[in-house]
Amino acid sequence: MELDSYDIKLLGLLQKNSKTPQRQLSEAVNLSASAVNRRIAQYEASGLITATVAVVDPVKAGRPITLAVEVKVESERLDLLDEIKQRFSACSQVQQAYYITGDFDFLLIFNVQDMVEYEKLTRELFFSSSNIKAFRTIVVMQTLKASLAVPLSL
Amino acid sequence: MELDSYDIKLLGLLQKNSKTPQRQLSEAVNLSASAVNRRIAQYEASGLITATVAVVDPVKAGRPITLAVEVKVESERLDLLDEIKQRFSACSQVQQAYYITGDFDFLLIFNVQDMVEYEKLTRELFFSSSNIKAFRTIVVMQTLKASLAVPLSL
DNA sequence: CCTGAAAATCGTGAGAT
DNA sequence: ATCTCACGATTTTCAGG
Repeated sequence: MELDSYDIKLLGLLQKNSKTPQRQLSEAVNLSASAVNRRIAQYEASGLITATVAVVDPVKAGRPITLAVEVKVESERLDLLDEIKQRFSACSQVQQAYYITGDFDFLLIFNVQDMVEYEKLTRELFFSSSNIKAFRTIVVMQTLKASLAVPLSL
Repeated sequence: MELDSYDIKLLGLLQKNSKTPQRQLSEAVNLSASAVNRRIAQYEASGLITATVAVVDPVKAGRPITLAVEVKVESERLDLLDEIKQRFSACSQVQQAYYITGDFDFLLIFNVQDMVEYEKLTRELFFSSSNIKAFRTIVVMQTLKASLAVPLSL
């Protein structure tokens, strides 16, 4: 999967605004509209572009609280780890879940309406499992930047 | 900005796949295509939907390394904080930047090609500023989930 | 692989309920 | 607020280079 300079420009534009008309994209990169169309179709077919989604403002949607949570497990037995990964991934309030190195084993990013909702979640996700040794909640005071954009160049 | 059950369903669908034709959305929520069109236009005009973007697979794009970094500042003077916030936000390798409570002041999520790139970034972002007291790098071994979807219900 | 034009699909706005 | 219908724009396909 080699990316040429057209791909890099197109993916950059699509990561900013995927609603840009292909005709306009074609002007921006000096290609025909159908060439742009073919390339985009291929990004999607190959899984390079995994999805195209609307980004919703959490505050305007009435869910203003973001939390980062570090989680430490008791046992690293593979089957137990998999069960926990599954649980974290399946939780809709978990926006991001990372399996990490260091003192803790997981880093989770939550979006919730209020701390009451978070308190309920901690019970479901952490206390109901005997395999969670500890977790540390970090309150986000301000989100400076939130994107999934992969920086591409050259 | 009150969301009714149509809004919640539509936003849920759009956060999963914004390329879904409005005609198909209209069938899913039992509304006409033009009603769907009008609602979507309003989400965008009001800023509820801030953008619609293509999500790129970092691994397939040749940038497989994700890092979480906790940063502690020396001084919390407002002008110095603002300068740092600006710097973090402007960095294209920083996917997410949170100003947080706790021992550290910032939590950053990086995407890089390799550790060489990250090492360069630490110099530019952390060592070149006299106001960074410490930072701790957490290597992500596995990304279980990565989205910006805001969970909506009721 | 590209271009350019034709064909199919989609988004959009007007008018009516 | 909503729907239907018609128009214009966009996406998609296909022939030819």
